[in-house]
Amino acid sequence: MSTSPVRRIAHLDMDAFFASVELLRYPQLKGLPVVIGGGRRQEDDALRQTYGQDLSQIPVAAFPLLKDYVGRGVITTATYAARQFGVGSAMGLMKAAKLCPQAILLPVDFEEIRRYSKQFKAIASDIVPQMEDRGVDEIYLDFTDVPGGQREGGRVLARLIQKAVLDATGLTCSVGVAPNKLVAKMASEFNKPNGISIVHQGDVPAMVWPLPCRKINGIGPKASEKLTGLGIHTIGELAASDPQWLIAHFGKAYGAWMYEAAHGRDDRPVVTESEPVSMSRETTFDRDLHAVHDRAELGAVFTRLCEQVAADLQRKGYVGRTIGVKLRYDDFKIATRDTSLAQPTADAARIRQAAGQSLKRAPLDKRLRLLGVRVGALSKLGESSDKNTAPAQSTPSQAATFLEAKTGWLF
DNA sequence: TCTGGGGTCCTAGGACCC
DNA sequence: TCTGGGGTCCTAGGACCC
Repeated sequence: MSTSPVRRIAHLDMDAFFASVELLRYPQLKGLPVVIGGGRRQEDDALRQTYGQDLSQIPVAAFPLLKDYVGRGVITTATYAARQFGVGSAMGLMKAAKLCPQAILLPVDFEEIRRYSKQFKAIASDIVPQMEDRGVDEIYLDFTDVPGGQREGGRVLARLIQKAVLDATGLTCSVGVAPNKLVAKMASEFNKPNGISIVHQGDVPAMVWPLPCRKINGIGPKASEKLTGLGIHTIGELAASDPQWLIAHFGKAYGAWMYEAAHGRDDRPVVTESEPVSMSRETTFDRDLHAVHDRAELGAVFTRLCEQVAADLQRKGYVGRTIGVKLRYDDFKIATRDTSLAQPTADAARIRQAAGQSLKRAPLDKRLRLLGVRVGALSKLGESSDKNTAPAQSTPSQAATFLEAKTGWLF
């Protein structure tokens, strides 16, 4: 039996990424409460037009404030100065405005974000080729086989990467290094911002067990609330509980996983390549729409979403067989319906047709807050996976049928 | 005046086939 | 006539993550 070396896995997390990218453009806002979120607004465009190239000359007083915002939307990122006031990611902008009205509000500039995202990943993977992409501002790196990757538990390499990223982008990041992804992910939060945290397996009781269960990546609001109800608050309490008891409450797979996670055990590899499973576009309306009353508007949005997702597929070279719709009602409940096609497609009209079939089967009597279109069961264009199975012509549900006469335009 | 947009994975029931 | 399975695909919902 060969003994495998101890793994050293790093999790790198960009600090307040969206906000930090904006601060590069507007250094005059450094240290101030700034919030990124909401849609594109005319004020933002107007401001940039007025000052042209010299964005750093815009006086602080000229920036739009959170308190003047009207409409829907959430915070994508808040600067650390803004977080002092209790605002943070995923919080509704209207609620945030009450906590920190004087915060400056900037829209998300996706193009710029993608540019910096590619840049920091290129730099990191140049140093550590085993990189797993975990979204726009996070990566895992496998230090195990990198020369010097074990020195000081990974601290030397982590420092090197931090410096390379900062030199190239002007942005800081935090890094956690641990025996596995699960613990590395938690560790990257220990020293934010611009920090490094090294955790060995033996450190788990002291460094991880005092934390609330919610800090485990994979235990969300539902599971942590249920755990609280069962008297389990910390990861240490979770680790000390009976695994059979956990399985009884959370099911075989999830219960057993929770127990392992609480002990800091995780053997998932760092995955350097993956194929997308689905692509989607969705939009939340400025006001809730009704299938009958707002049919023209809804129909136009529906077609546009299909065109956008078709364009995404074509640009990336994918086709898909499962066409789905997603509806969020005014009560925030979600319904999804999907339709499988005989042949995969990336064609807007075919997607629109199949999405219409799907939409027919969803309840349309309540007001809609959101509409989405998704294409799944993807394959790369030209590499048809030869799954020549495909029946599935849908029939409208009883509930939807009576509305059909009035909403036929949608399909 | 709460609560975006883009994803992944899991579960569970029914259809259908062997 | 009745009794069993297993395997795969499809659909819907839900938890979770960034």
